[in-house]
Amino acid sequence: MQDAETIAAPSTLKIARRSLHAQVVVGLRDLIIEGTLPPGTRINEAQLCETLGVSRTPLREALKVLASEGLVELTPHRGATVRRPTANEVLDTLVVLGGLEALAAEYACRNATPSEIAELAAVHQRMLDFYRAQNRLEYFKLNQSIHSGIIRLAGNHTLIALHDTLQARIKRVRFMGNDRPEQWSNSIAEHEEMIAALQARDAVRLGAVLRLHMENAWQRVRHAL
Amino acid sequence: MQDAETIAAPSTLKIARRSLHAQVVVGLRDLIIEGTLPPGTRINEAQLCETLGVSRTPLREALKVLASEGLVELTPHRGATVRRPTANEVLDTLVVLGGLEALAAEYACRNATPSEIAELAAVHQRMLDFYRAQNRLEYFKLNQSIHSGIIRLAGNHTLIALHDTLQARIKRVRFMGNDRPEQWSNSIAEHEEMIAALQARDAVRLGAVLRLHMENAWQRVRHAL
DNA sequence: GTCTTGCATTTTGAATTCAAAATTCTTGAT
DNA sequence: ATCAAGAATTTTGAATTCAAAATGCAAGAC
Repeated sequence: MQDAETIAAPSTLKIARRSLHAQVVVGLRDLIIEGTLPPGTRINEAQLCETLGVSRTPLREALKVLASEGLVELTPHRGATVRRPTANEVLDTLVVLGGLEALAAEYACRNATPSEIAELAAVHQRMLDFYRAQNRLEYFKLNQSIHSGIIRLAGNHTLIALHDTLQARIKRVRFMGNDRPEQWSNSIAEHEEMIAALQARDAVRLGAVLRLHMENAWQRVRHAL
Repeated sequence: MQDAETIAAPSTLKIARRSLHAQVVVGLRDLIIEGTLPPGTRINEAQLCETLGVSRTPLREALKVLASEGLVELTPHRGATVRRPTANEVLDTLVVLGGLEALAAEYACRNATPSEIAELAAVHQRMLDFYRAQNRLEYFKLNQSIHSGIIRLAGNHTLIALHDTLQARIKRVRFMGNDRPEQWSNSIAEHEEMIAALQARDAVRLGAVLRLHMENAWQRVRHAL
């Protein structure tokens, strides 16, 4: 859906085409996911309108959408706050993410082209570079993009959208929890296994690794909740 | 989330507590899912405001939310229409639903109490009654509620919410496609197997049946697209 | 008769306005 | 000095208003 818009062109023209509320959804979502607006932040409409340069109408529309995505909490007559997922929600979300990725594994192993697989392997190598360089942010980004990549290889748009939404909800928690470099090495080993399984087109093995990876992800982040 | 609100009381009082836009989301969602507003219907804001008795502001907020749920399509400067899922989207959605239910199977077999399982078996029996009575609507409702029930037994709220959203998107298509009674009998056999697997707490078997059931569901509905 | 062009009407998008609820601040009593 | 009650202010919820875009219609050209 958004591919054509986001990939193409200097974006300024494209952005002008979008409705204001859609722009606000995108912008505000980023502010939340990236942590500029950390969990628990109270959202003052007038104030945020000022900084975003829009009136309250499109902002409020955007808040409702983000609430339905689980990024914002709306309390009647009391306004919006940036949602802080409970430990249980994080666990539940990780379980579902694992399930979705295991599902994707089957289709990815069946449908992916050799070049697509090679591409993902290349991303994995770049991730290793950042790991060795102790660049936590870039390491994390590529880590996520490998998971998104496996999902994408399945070629199921519903799956892609769902995965994106869930990943967004707990992206920050995962990043914050992933603070001890010794944790990374376990994660790296699992990623090695993933790529190997994908190259062997072994869906069962890939699925198992992905589910295991999510269980371990829980162990890695739970201390931060 | 909505349990406390929807289950309790004559609702009038509770509804008054909700914000207008939330009411409209619920009401409009039902109109779409139940088919009162069939796919492709152009939504005239002023007109719908009239029938719902609200101003355009809450209605437009609701439309944005329903768009993010995939039930409504928003075209800039051209308004909203009730979304008609493409054949591919229906297939993709069924695949994901199957994956989610198979995931739920594991947890349901592990965590469900005997009485919960018995309850689901009872629903299955009631479904059979409606099958024998050729009551398509009630048969269909109980059929769906068995799937929702398995999801619920997993005790994962994220999973429940996701499943609900996806089920809502294609509920109408599935109902329309399920028009030949001879199709029902296959579906019934699969449901028998599900209940048996659940009673045996055989997660592997239950997962397999659920995935198979979704593949067959696709065969049953594809002709209607 | 059909197609095009321009105007009128309708419809959507977004800002503003108004009302109600919540919060904050002040004042006064103990 | 602390707390409670109530007024003032802020903030949210929803209707209304205004502007811009799209649609429909009519007149005229071919």
